Amino acid sequence: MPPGGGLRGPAGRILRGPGAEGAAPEAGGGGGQRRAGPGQQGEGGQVRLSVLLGRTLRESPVEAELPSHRLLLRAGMIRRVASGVYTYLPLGWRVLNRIHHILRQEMDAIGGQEISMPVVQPAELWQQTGRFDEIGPELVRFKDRSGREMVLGMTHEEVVTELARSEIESYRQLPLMLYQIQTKVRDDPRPRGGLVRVREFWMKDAYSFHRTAADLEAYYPLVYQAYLNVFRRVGISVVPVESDTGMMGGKVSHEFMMVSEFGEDRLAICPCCGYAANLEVAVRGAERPAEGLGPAEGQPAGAPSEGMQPAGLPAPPPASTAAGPGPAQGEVPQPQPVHTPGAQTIEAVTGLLGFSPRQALKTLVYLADGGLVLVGVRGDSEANETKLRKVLGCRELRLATDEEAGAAGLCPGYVSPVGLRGFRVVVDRGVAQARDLLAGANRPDYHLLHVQPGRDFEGEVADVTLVAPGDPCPRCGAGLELKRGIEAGHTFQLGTKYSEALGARFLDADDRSRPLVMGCYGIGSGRLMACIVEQNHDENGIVWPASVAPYHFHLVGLGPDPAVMSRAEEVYRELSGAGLEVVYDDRDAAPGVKFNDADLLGAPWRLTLSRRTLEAGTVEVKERRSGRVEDLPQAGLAGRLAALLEAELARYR
RNA sequence: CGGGCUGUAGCGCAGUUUGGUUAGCGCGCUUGCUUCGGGAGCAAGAGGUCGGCGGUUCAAGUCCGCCCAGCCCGACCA
Repeated sequence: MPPGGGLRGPAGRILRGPGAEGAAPEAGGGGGQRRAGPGQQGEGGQVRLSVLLGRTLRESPVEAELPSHRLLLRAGMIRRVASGVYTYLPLGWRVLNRIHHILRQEMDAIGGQEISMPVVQPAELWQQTGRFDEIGPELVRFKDRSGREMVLGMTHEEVVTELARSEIESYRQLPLMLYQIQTKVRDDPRPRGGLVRVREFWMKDAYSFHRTAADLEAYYPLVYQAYLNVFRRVGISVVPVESDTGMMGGKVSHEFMMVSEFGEDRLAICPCCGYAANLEVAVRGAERPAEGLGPAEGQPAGAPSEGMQPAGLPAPPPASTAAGPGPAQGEVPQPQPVHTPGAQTIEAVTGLLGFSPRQALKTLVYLADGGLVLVGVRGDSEANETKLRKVLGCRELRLATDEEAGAAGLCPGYVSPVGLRGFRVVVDRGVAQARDLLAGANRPDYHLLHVQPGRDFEGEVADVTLVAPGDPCPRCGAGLELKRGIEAGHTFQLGTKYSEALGARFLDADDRSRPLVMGCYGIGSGRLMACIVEQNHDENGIVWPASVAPYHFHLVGLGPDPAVMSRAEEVYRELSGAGLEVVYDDRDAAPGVKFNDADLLGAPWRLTLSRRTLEAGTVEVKERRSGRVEDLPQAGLAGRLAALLEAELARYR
């Protein structure tokens, strides 16, 4: 833009350059370059709604289901470009930058140094760590013009470790914390939920390097706390949970989950002691001995109801079983076949015989990397495939079809490990500890009574059960609750997986070369923006926490009265000149339209100028979150608002 | 990748079952006038390869085939 010149706006309006109004140019807030806003929170700046790109929508597009998705679209903060690919419009981009600003502050506070690594990376690095082959089509691969294999970074362990390999030589350089904020690409099979799950996304990722595992463990809580700080400062509450390490590898890992009915992850949470874990890794506490697999309460196994007992059924379990199991209860009788025609499910067979599902052995037939595996869990439980995958050490895992099981000589619906040879068998801990079970007989229409794990079959014992609501907490024994959550952040103690694979070693004080011990830590900032909206909205729109609001004040001039509008104009310049961030609705629109848009856009305060306030020499100030309204004198307004803002921002520091 | 659903104007939808003039409605958009404290009124307008390709037919938004895209559930996945 030529100095002092003008740029013709969309409505034929002349957009004046810097200096014409306040310190920053219009409509851009300084292009995101200014860092000296109030409270050092962002870029400062101001904008007229009449020129702002990003029309508000009265109706939301059908594809939007989540409140955050709907509101971000309706407010003109984001627009979809392709499935799981979004453009951030000016308001959304400002919010994202606010989030990034907070992330930078918190990362800097724990010694982080910001860098920027490329999205385009040589496949060679990924081949060296093995992830090029391990990871499926989610990793975008392509060849450059000379035929060299490349990938698009879905995360940056390889690149950062390569950097560490070349830059870190001595233990004197440790510990080191590096972080970056940029986009990642994952060709997700199923993007959804607007910004919650996308294929190209903004992320703050950080990597720490240490001399020893103990050093990493000592540093880890700092990051953990920094993460809690971030979530508090952007205005959402999260629960840290123990989690699976997935494709990252490593040992210790925590996810920071925002509880939400729209969450994709399931969590086990103890309401008493605070135990919280992703269902993928959640464990249930030990059963009290009295809770062995005895008869169901109020339904003695020895006395199935008359109507349910098929003709010709062998004698029901003897009284010794019904009396209640336990080590001191004597011998479990030898297995005894029982005719159970058509009863191919736990529900059917236990119903038929009058047992509780808890008394049955559920044997699942899995296909693990092509080989059949029998997995025994309690009849009232589900298998946890994440745990199972780990126990088996396999990559691909799925239930075998009836055809596949049948082809291997198994009898679908009546399978159990009893009397079978040549199959790998995994038995859940809960089953191994049980006694006197009902199990499949491995022939059609028959089950076995009095099956005793350890005596009648054997297998690798491991925890492979999916925790269910009400299961005992592993720490305190109280009943666990199940909730859904959106993963807002994830921290890992990686160890030496990447440094060893890439030869990132340092010379220790004892003159020996050792691999760097690493941690990695991510927060999806775009997803975080969605999370903030999920937890901060009402039926009228977004309610931005002041710490991340695109603008702090939403000024409405109720036209068309020229006196009111020129007063509004005056206030706009005054506040802008004072360095306050204000979006000014200068459009020629009905009051209802302006108010509704103000609610939708979600600035913490709405300022209204009208005939009434004109006569009184005041400005109406409405707090978005509470709806509280107050008239402030126009004289000294900027100072009062600055104080209001400062007090509010203090809550997020 | 499996199951279900949907593609008609920027957004939300009707029309497709039973083929038949020039494809409609609401919101939004443009122009003018009026209105002005919670999504205003009147008038005049602009805007469409009916997702794409092929087929059937005198005639296809409508029937048939193939393909593409999007959403939901599952699988997978930070």
